Amino acid sequence: MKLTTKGRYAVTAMLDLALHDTDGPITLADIARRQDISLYYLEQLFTKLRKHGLVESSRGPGGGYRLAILASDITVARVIYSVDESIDVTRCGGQQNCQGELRCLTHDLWMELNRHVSEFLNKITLAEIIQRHMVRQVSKRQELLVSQIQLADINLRMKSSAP
Amino acid sequence: MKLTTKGRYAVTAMLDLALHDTDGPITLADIARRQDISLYYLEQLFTKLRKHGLVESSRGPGGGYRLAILASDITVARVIYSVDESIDVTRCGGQQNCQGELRCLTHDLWMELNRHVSEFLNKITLAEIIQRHMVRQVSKRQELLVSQIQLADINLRMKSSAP
DNA sequence: TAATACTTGACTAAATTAGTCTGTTATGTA
DNA sequence: TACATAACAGACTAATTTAGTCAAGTATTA
Ligand code: FES
Ligand code: FES
Repeated sequence: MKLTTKGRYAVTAMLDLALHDTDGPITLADIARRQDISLYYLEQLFTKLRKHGLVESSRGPGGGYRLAILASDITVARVIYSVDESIDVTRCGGQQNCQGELRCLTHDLWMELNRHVSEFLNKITLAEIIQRHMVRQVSKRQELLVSQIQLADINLRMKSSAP
Repeated sequence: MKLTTKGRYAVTAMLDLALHDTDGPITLADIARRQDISLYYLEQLFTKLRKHGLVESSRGPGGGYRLAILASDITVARVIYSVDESIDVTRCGGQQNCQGELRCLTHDLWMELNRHVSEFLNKITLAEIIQRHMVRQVSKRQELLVSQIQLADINLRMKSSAP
């Protein structure tokens, strides 16, 4: 399985979006702040997520992204797949051609592992994660943190613009 | 999970060794031929496998590697771990410090996936793979192929050394 | 002694990944 | 209309990782 930062960021960002979906369109800048991901990098990811129909966008002031479908219909596997990551662990990508044109000794083993992983990632949705895990607590903390930073930021500006 | 060629080669090579273990010490050159892996690369891997007690070596002519423990005691996870690959899919490596010093939104999700993968890889042993899968057929084919190549090789030498 | 085969550790090239940057287009608000 | 906002597009770079190579050794057997 090729689970890299890209795929993990995508899932993280989608979870953030799902958590704040009721607040109207969410800007990437917000997600970047809360989840500590580069804005530029998020832009790349969301282009792909949009093209795969997971989110929809609106431009201009007040714009941002929203989920295009229900959080309960978005599986983690789908998110990862949308940003071009594969959850395949075989070397051959299912082609059975590791060795010349033939399958290697371990092909069946990795295929079986594939089944296990896929079963898990295809089943679990954003909605479930939000319910099941301690995500809410983490999210709460992030919001607090961000507003503290914003406050500190304002203080800083007031100081620097003072005398 | 960081499952790269290194880990896959290690498992492939160990399976090859397990399959031929009754034939006395097996040279890396043999494994390299059969599994189409660079000899130099195998040397790196087997140094690690030896240090982790999975294989034992004997030098000199007639030397080679043998399994140090029963094939039924060698899990795939252990092989992968021995060559420094981790089967951890979290970004933090279990440290819960993705975000500053705190856990990110997805930590629990990846931990749960870890459990699934580990459960599978810690349970399955080389002995089981050999029994369960079609490995025997593949192995048979490889032996045939190698002996054909060796025959071709001999023919070639006879021709070139002839007139 | 000569050939074999493991041992050690440094080195390199290629590929991938993560991240950055420049500029453009659309849209709401003053 | 002007302006600020925020998505959109795509090229570019730096850093890291991976895969693979190599040279020089040591131990063992025939
Ligand atoms: S993993 Fe599919 S042939 Fe090797
Ligand atoms: S994956 Fe563990 S804190 Fe992010």
